[in-house]
Amino acid sequence: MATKSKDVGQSSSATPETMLAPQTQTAPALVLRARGNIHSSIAEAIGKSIVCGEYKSGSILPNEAKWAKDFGASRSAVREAIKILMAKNLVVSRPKIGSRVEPKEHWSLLDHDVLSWYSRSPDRAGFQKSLQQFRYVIEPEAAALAATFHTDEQMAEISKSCKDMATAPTLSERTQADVRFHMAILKATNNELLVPLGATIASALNNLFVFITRTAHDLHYAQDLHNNIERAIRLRRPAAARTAVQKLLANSDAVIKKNSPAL
Amino acid sequence: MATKSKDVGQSSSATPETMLAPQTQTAPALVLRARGNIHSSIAEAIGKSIVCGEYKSGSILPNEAKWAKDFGASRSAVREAIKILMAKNLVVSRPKIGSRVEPKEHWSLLDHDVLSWYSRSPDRAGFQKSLQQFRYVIEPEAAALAATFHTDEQMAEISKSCKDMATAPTLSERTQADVRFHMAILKATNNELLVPLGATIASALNNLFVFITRTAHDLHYAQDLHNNIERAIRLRRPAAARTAVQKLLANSDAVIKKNSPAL
DNA sequence: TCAACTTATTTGTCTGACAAATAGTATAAA
DNA sequence: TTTATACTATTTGTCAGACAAATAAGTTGA
Repeated sequence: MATKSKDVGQSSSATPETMLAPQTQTAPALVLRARGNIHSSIAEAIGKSIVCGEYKSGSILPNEAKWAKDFGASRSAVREAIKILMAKNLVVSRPKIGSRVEPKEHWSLLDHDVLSWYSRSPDRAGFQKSLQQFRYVIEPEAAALAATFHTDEQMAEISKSCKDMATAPTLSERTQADVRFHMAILKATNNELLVPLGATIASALNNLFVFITRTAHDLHYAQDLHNNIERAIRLRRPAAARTAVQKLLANSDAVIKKNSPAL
Repeated sequence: MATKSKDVGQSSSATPETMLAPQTQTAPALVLRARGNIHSSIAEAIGKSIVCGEYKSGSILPNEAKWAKDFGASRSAVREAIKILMAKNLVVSRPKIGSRVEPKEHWSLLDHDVLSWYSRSPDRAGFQKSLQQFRYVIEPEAAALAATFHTDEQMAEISKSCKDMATAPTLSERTQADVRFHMAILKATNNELLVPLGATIASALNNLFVFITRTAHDLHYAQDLHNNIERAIRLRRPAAARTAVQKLLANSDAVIKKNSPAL
């Protein structure tokens, strides 16, 4: 009884690579990312195709049975996937109707998954613009709050990530420290509603870094701007912190414009 | 064959009110809100108990079979409910471990459902404070953006809801117009990432109105403040719009403090 | 013309089974 | 005694098939 391995009935599932024999007639039409659970993969696949505009708002998705056939999965797996999409307000389901794509303004765009799917959307440029504008709304005021409310521990994290930026040996490490810096400021606001926006800001930054190649001079100047923010927060000067962040953002804009004038 | 009504096997489900006969031994320990689907109700029940701190971050929830027994539902229903909670980053599930409650900073607090559950949490006061602070971050800058980018149609909606506030016959209708006014401003930013924050702001406002009883004098002054915002946006004066919103928020703070000095 | 009924389709729910992952325990080896 | 290995038990993950409930659309009757 070492290995039970009944191995019957369960259809032997996918074995994604070695799909040599087309079995009966159920050759999966859509292939899933092997990583993770099946329902997660299905949710990602459907979610991406929705936010990328493959299914228009208000239109009806294929029914669960169709998805199940296409993915070579069970209806249960598809249903759990769709429940995930419902939770993120991408679709609503009703009996006899099916699952309808919600209007874009209902989507939980600030959700980490939705945002990452959306960032692969056709209109990357517009998305990037919205993200940068979003930073202008959030970050200056967040820095001001951080200057007022930060704890010693939170300040230490801000200072450390700022110093890590300056001393990072590789560009990749510098980038990571940069993200940590901005997240640390958000956390230092001690406002539980602002912290979740960190995921959005982080996404914005990561998208940014893809676009940008900086010169040594750029990097040095950007570091100065970061140092100014760190100092203003440390000295508990909200107005100065706000202004310093605005300067950094303006610099980001300038660098973006220089690197991709199309925007 | 008019009505099939096999009526066997399916356990005849809940019949929530008239649960007279304890059947066999499966008397549901937890009663669900009758409204809506079973999985939604379960998600709400579990979600609420998580955000209200009944299950601490990092702890393991009862397993699916236990929930199913407690709710008198099937494991499928429980699983779909938990998928919803996973999508909102309240829990993560792994085989053999179970579903673990995520740390609070992972929660999608800006999600409409999570926010509404959370607003019933024990620390209402702190939550209210965070919300009001959040408005200080978002709304002034949003108004400035709206002043710059609004379309005629969007401006019409802002003006209409502002006028509706002034002429509303009942307090309830005034409140609704008030919410519409702030949502309209967010929409008029034409920033797709700011619009989802509307749900959060709306929740803040609704929580606010519960706390507050206004005098006629208060209402009149508040109306003036709203009119100022409307005018600044209409005349495309971003700085004036920003300042006008800040004044309104300061007034909100004052009224809150007057009505419940405990805060 | 319009209302009531019927039908077909789709999601919602239940049941029961097996697969996969893995923490904890027991066992064997060094 | 300590460490590595194998086993076991538990829990989520997935599958299959059935029936319930809701309802859009078509059909019939007044």
